[in-house]
Amino acid sequence: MAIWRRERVLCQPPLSPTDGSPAETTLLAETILAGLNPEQRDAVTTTEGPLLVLAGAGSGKTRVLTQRIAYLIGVCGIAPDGILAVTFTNKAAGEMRERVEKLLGAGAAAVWLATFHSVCMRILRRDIGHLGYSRGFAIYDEADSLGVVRQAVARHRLDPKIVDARRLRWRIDQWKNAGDDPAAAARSAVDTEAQQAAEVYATYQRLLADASALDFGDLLLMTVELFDRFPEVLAHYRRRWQYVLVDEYQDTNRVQYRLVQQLASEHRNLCVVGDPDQSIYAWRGADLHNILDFERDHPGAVVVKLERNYRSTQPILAGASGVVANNMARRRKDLFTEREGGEAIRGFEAEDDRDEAQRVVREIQATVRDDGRAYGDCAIFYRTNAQSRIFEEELLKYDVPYVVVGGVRFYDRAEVKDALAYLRLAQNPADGAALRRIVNKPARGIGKTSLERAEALAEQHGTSLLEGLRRYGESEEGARAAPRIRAFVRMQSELAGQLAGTAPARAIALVLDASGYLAALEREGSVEAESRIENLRELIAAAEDFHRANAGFPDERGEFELFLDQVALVSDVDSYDRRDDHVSLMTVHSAKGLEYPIVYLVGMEEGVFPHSAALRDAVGVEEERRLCYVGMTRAMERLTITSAAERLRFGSRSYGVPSRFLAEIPPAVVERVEGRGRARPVPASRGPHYDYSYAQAEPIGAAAIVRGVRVRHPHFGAGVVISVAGAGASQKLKVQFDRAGVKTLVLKFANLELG
DNA sequence: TCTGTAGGCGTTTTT
DNA sequence: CGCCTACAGA
Repeated sequence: MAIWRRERVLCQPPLSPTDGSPAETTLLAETILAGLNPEQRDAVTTTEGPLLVLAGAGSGKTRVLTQRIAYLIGVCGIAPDGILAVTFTNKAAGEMRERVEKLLGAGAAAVWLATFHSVCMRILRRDIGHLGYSRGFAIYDEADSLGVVRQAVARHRLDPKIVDARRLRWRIDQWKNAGDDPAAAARSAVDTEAQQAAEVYATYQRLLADASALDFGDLLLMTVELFDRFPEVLAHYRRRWQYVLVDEYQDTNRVQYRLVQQLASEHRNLCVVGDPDQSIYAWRGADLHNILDFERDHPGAVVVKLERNYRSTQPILAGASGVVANNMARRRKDLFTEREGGEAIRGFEAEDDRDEAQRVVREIQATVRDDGRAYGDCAIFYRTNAQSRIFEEELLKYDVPYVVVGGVRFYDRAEVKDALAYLRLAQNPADGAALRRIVNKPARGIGKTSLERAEALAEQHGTSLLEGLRRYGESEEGARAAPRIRAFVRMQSELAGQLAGTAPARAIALVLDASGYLAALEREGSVEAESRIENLRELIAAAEDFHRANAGFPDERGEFELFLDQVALVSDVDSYDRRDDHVSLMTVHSAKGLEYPIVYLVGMEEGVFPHSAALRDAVGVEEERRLCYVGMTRAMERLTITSAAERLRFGSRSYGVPSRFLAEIPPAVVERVEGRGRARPVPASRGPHYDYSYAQAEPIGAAAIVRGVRVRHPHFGAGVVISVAGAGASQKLKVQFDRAGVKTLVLKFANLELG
């Protein structure tokens, strides 16, 4: 929650941390650059023009970004509000802000340091009027958005049993990530199904507009559109942000790329930091080309490589590098560490998932007891959220403190969403998703039929759902439910009046009381209802926290509107607090950017990790491999990798084969352990620079592929190359497969082996 | 309109 | 296995 505090952009006079005298500036420069290696210094001091920082895992990336911001302000004298730094998570933004403030004091608060989504939201809150939208727009989360897709499907009279709304939503999301509006989607449609999807997309957008709502993708897309269509608006932001920094650039999608281009193409002071090997969000539309083609897109770009790893011991880094070296679509990188020696990576195969969890938990206990480690030093990473349960059970059984990071967000709990929906509806009466959510919570006799009629009326008159409901309540046919509907509508408008200008905590309390929501829960009296009430108390506490953080910073927008904005864009990982002593459980995706002395990477079986859904093509497998790399490189001192011979999936037993990634770890740095025991140390006597590529089949280079060569494809099997076109990794080949026939493949993605 | 239950379905990863 | 949805009965 502390995040909110930092999220505020304060209007303050530009900070001047020095008196401007050369001596003092030099002193400050020295402080900022102290302890940086030469490459890191380059990355910090190359302030003008495009700069690509290729930062390997654990190479001090965050440090470079923060020192760079400090350098721009403290040494170059740039006003803090002239700097825009974009990250992917609020957590990363918060961490960075903390560190900049440590260097420069509170004045650094004026730096725009936020996530893409939050930056866009603020821009749109100010300027979306140009696009004909209300500035009071609602932000729809995934569940709200899914509801709208279902509505759109219904409008097209499509059979919901045949058309999968979830898949459609995903598809629309992909379009948005690629920057395609419904018209573009329709143009690109190759079959009737795609055509139909594009039509639903169009309806979906119309319904969103009717509800005056934006989904996550819209936040980005509409900002880009705004800048495209209104150059004078863009000019304002360009003038404002003379320096643009982007973190985790390898995870940007096409729309984010365009946004960055728009903001930076004039002054060209663009610094992007990333690591292609840690790109793990292609499924969400991230486009590796953004980082791979940076030099081509930005002529004269300076490239700095950070290859010294400060985090992990040599065996861990060697193991992780060995795995990722198997990817073909990859820029070569030679990470090295000075933490020579250290324990070998340990691996064991458990009998089943229960045994796996038990052994991990017992080991953690033993480590804490015998080695003087803290629970907080230990983390368990898994591929899918569903895997957390069995570990939780075992941790509970042995009384080990733990925290699950991610999973169900606090703000995704039903009761919390209900309470917030009342606020949303008060703020934006057009918000149909919010209305649907609470119209009959607590039960007040306004059911499905009433809502259907209301929707029909709304459509017919071109009004909001709430207005449709009001009409229905006053019409004659609504006789049965009419009094109840009228009471609801009256309550809603009274609430809207009362809530304007009210502090969020009070607003929530008011709503819970006036709606009878709290009373209904209290009446229920079950343990579950108790815990719901407890969560609502926590929500009010969070709102109070927000109020305190914002005290003294008046904004033209109501405070609870700002509160809703924050809530819409925080994830669970953001509020995750590491201070308490507990074992951390999370997906490998959530683990990105974190580090732990002791890491357990569990469930390393084919179909689990790599996940079966990713096995369709080589591109999917490569992303899984990068994910594995991310997981392994989180470990500082001890890494244990486990698999289970059989596990319960979907309630039935399935048998697992150890993950292919295990075989890709150089054997010299792994040790299989049976039972508990310390891993043998790996001697540090391998020379100053360990050769991470040894024991590693080099990926097939373009040179190896000529006509007539026999190759093996992971999916199509063995075959022979019959023609080669183009050059480099992007060259295309025709391969005659022994069984699958002739296929045209792109070398870099085809994952071919010789032979 | 509400409540209970049976059946179907699904799990990748998330701002 | 557990969640969510659809449907039947009151």
